[in-house]
Amino acid sequence: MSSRQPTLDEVAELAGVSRGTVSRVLNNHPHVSKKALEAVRAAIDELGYVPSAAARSLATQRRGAVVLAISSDDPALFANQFFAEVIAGVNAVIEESDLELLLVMAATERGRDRLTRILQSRGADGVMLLALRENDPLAKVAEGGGIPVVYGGRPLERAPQHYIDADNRGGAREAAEYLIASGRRAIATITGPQDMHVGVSRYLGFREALALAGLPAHRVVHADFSEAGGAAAMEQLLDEHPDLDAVFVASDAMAASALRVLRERGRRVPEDVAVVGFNDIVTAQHTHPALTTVRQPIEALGREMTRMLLRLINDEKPTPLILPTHLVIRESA
Amino acid sequence: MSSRQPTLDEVAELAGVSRGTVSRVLNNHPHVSKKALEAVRAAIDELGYVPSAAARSLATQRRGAVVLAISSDDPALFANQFFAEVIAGVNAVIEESDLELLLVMAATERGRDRLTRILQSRGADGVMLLALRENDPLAKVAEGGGIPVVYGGRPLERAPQHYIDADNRGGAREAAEYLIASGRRAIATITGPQDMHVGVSRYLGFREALALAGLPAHRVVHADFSEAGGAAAMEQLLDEHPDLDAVFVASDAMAASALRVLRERGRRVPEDVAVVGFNDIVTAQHTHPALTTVRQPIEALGREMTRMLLRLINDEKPTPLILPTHLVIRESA
DNA sequence: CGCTATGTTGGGAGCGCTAACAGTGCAGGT
DNA sequence: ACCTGCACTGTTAGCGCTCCCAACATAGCG
Repeated sequence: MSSRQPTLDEVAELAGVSRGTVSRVLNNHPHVSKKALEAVRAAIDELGYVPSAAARSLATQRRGAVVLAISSDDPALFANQFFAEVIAGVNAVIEESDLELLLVMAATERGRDRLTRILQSRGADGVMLLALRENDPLAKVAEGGGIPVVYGGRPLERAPQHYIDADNRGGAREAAEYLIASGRRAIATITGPQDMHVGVSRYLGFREALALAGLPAHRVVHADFSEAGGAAAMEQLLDEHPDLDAVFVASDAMAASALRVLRERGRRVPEDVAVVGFNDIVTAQHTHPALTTVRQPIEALGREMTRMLLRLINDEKPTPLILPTHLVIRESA
Repeated sequence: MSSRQPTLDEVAELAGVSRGTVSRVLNNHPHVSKKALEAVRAAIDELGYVPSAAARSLATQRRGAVVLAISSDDPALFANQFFAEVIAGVNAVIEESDLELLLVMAATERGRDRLTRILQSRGADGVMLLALRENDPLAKVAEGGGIPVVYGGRPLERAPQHYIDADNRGGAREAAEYLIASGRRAIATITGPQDMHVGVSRYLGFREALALAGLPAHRVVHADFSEAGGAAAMEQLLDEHPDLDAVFVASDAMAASALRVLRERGRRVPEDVAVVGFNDIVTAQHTHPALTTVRQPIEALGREMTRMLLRLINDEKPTPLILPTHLVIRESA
C-alpha cells in the first residue's frame, strides 16, 4: 500500500495538463477537450487517484455529508427495530447519491453538544431529525445550523416546514373501525405519550372512529410506548373497565405486553378481548396469538426523508409528505 | 443566524494574539500563558467560534471520523435489532470521544464502491466491519485503506488481527448442556450458515456438549438464520427425526418460527420438545411459550469494537476480545 | 555577568482542492 | 485583412487550519 495518496497535481503532471483542467474533469465541467479529458482519465486510473474529501470541502464550503440525528432519552428506543428500518431506508437513498451518512444519537447532553458542533462547524449539508419530543432542544440546535432540516414524524408543538410522517391518525381510525365492524362495542385504548405527536394522532384517530359510530371512548389509559408501560396500562384498564371487549394499543411493544397480561388474567384473545397494535414490528408475527396491527412504511419513511433532504440541499422546495398506513389482520382481532 | 462562521483569524484578532496561539489553545498545547489562554477563550465565546472540521482535517491529515460498515446481501438483516443494538454500543463510546460516526451499509456493489472511496480519500481514521461472510470483498477493501480495521464477529477464513467476538461456542455448549441436564436425550439442532464463523462456532459448541455426554449428534439441519429457513428446517427435522425431544436453534428468529411449526405439528413446548434459541432478541420474550435462549452482549460488542478501534487509532496494540454469553431461562426449555 | 535552558510567541509555509480570471488559438463574419 | 466570439486552458488566489521555525523573554547556572 502506498502510504501517501496521489494528489491532483500529480495527476495534472502525468496527464500533461494544468490542475484546473483536472479539476474540471473531476467535476464534469463543460469545455474540456476530448483529448485532455482522456489524458486526465488515464492518469487518474494509473495513479489510483481519489480526491481528498477534506480539501474539496474546504474549498467548496460544503461537506458532502448529511446527518441523521436520533433523539431519545430512552436507551431502549435505540435497540428498536424502528430505527434500524429507518436507517435502512435512509441508506438506500444515500447509497445512490454521493453523500456520506453521519449518525448522531443525541441521547445525552454530550450528544446534543456533539450535534451542535457538527452543525456549527459546517460538518454537514443537511440534517434529518427523528423521534422528537415536545420542545426537544435538538430542534433548536438543528434549525440554528443554517442548513436544511427534515423531520421524521412531526414534533408536537408546530408543523415544521419540512417533514415526513406516517398517517398515524388514519391508521388508528382504520384499526378502531375494524374493531367496530367486527362487532366490538366496549373498546378501550392504550395510548402513547401525549407529548408526542404520534401519540396524540393515534389517540385522535381512535376517538374519531368511535365518535362516528356513536360509541363511548372513555376506556383510556395513557402509556409511554414501552413494554412495561403497556403491561401496567393493560392491568389498569382491566381493573377500571372489566367489561372491555377490545383494545387498540398504540404500539406493538405495548400490545405484546398487553397480550401477556390478558392471558395471565384469564381473558382469551380474540374471543373475549380483541387486540390491535400499531407499527407491525417483527415481534407482532410471533406473539401468541399473532398480532393484528397497523403497518406503517418505516423504511419508506427513511427513504422519503432522505429524498426530501436531498431536494432541499439542491435548493428545491418540497412539500410535507404523509405516508399511508394499513391494517394487517392476523389472529388477535 | 450569521451566514458566515467566524474563523480562527478573527478570534486571534479579537484576543490580540496570533493564529498560532489560538490554535495552541484549541488543541490544548502546553506553553500558553494564562493570560493568552483566557483572552482566547473569551474571544471564542464572544464570537461563538467553532473550528472548521474540513480545514482541520486538511491540515492534520486525519479525519476525525470512523466508519461502521455493515455488509449484507440480505436486506432483512438490516431491519434487525442486532444492528440497532450494535450501533447503540458504538455510539455510546463515540459519544465520549470527539469523533464522528460514518455509517456505510454496503449491501450493493455501489455500496462497496462508496466504502472504497471513503477509505481511499482518507475519509475516515478507522473502520469497523460487521457481519462478514466468507471472502467478503469488504474485508479486502477495508484492509487496503491503510487505516485500522476492527472486525465484529470474526470472518470464517482466518482470524483477523483485531476483532471482538461473542463466545458463540461456549454459549452453544451451555445451551446443550442445559438441555442434557434437564433430561433430554434426543437433541437436535438447527444451525446457522456454515460459511459464517458464528454459524460454525455454535454448531461446534453444540456437538462438544453432546459428545461430552456421550449423546449422538446426528439430528442436524443447516439453515440460514432467517425465519423462513428456521421453519423449513424445523419441518425437516420433525420429518427425519420424529423422536426428538429438544432442539437447539442457532438464532432466535429461527427459533420463533420453529416454535410455530412445533405448535402446528401438535408438539407441546416444553413438555414434548424443549427449545433453546440464541441471541435473546426482544421477540424472545413474547413468543409463546417465552423462549429460553443464549444472550450475547450485543451492545457491549459495539462498545468494545469502538474502544478497540480508538486504541488502534491511538497507536496502541489491543488484543482480540471474546465476550461472554449466558443462558436466559424462560419457558421453552 | 555572560551563557544556556526553558517558556512563550508570531509568522510563514503548506495541506489539496475549487473557482474566478485572463489569456490563447481558431473559427466565422464583414 | 480585421475584429468578434467561442472553446479551451493555465494561473492565481484563496478555503481555515496546523505545525515548524525563529525570535524573544526570562530565569537559572557557574
